[in-house]
Amino acid sequence: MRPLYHPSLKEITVQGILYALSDPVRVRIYAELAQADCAMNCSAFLSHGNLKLPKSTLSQHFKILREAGLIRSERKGVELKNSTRCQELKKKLGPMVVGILQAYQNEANESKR
Amino acid sequence: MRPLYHPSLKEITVQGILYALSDPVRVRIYAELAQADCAMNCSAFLSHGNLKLPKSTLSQHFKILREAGLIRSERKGVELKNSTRCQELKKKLGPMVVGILQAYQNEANESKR
DNA sequence: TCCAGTTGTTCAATGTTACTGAACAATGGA
DNA sequence: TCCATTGTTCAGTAACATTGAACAACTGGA
Repeated sequence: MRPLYHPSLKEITVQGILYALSDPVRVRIYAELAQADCAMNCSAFLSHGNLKLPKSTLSQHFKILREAGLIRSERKGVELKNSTRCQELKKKLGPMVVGILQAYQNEANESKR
Repeated sequence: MRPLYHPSLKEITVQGILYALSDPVRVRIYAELAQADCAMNCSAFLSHGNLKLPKSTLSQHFKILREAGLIRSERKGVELKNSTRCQELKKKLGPMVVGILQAYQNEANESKR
């Protein structure tokens, strides 16, 4: 199996991040990872909420998030533990990513009321 | 000719904004509009920088930016005057859009050095 | 050690979306 | 009125995303 590619900070681009977050499924995954207090498997999203996607699709989405530099994935046995690279990105990109997350969460809260 | 549709603040979504900015051409247009001190025509981007796109393509990109709520377009005679809705968006979405613009401009400056 | 179960990836076929040239609409000035 | 200019629409094509099926990698138990 191919090794997991993670771009270095220098290789991460604003454009790449925006593209990765342009898909509803991916922002949602990213937002959940950002809120979680520990790393999460890909399969945690398999039958999660109203998200019902085949695992091949999920695998692609995780790959795109990873290769954009948004998340870090580590193999632990047969599973993949995913977590955000929020701290690193803050250094490189400033408040952009946090701003997106806040706006996204805020919108989700608004719609609940 | 169909009237220009501009979403109200309530209709604007984080997802819509992210999608609109996920294309390199569109972020670039948006960033230039944000820096400009007056409204700009669509055709200002026709043979601008290393951007060489047919006008039908540009027209689509402006439509997507407009219908996501990022820009406002007003017909002035035969031309379209485009400007950002940055102030409005700040109220609704907080620092997200400004954060994106800053990261984008910052990256452009870094690469010049 | 072998097997079954679990997790994630790859691939190719199909479905969806974007790009573009050509024709068109709308406006203004000569 | 006629022409030049600006932007839009449309339909054909190209590029990209989704997905089921087959596969790979690892684990634990018999």
